[in-house]
Amino acid sequence: MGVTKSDLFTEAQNELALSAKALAHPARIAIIEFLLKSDTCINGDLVNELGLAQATISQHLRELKDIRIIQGTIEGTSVNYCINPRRWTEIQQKFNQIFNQYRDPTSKDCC
Amino acid sequence: MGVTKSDLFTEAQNELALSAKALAHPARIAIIEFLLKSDTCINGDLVNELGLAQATISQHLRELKDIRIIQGTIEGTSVNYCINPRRWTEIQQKFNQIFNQYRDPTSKDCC
DNA sequence: TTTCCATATCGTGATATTACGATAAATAAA
DNA sequence: TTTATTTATCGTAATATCACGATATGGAAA
Repeated sequence: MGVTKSDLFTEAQNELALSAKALAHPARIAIIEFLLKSDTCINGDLVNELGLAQATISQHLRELKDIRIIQGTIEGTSVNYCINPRRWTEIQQKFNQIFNQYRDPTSKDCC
Repeated sequence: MGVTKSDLFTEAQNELALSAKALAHPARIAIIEFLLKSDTCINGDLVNELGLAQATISQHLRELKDIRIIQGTIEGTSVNYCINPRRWTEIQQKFNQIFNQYRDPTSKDCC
């Protein structure tokens, strides 16, 4: 075992879980935040900004790229990464869907 | 290695990553959604609803309990679980903070 | 061409996660 | 007391994640 039983769950549940997994590491949060305020960046920028090895940053970038949160274009010898705006909005909406099912901020603890 | 270097990141980044990690499994998404529509439930309800073993459900419940998304009260021989409303709102706000840094829905791909 | 530079990928070790059977603990019912 | 019922925890196997050094790739500069 040790493998998630995706077939037991809905498409929406699996997709939200995968989106959450992409955000489930502080380095990837930091990369996204860096991109949100800088528009673009390259691997080397992130190696300086965060204290992780180049190979590790590259691995995190690939995870974000795999789920299409970021995209990159080759610029000479380096790669320019940026947020994929549509995908970012799409993922935000997935999260909002579950968060907005709870709407009463004044409700007390229920159990 | 194999352990996240939390000391490289801000408190907010680490907390958001931990919140995302709690949502990074479809079974836990399913449990939360079940609770959002039913208010409360017991482990046994979830064993019927999802197709996972009782021990597995219990393990997922504990992860959600550890991060305080849910709370439980003993009710005779069973345990009543429910969403922790304040914590749920708090986590929603953590996600909104990063999502709301990107506001232009009409912007085109940047790279 | 040769030498840099930036990035991706490979290989690997350490650790974490997922899943479940078996068992323990604690209350309810017979 | 004995027997169910319900949940938590333990132990464990399979797999995934995290981090990094080493290496490969591909373009730029000398």
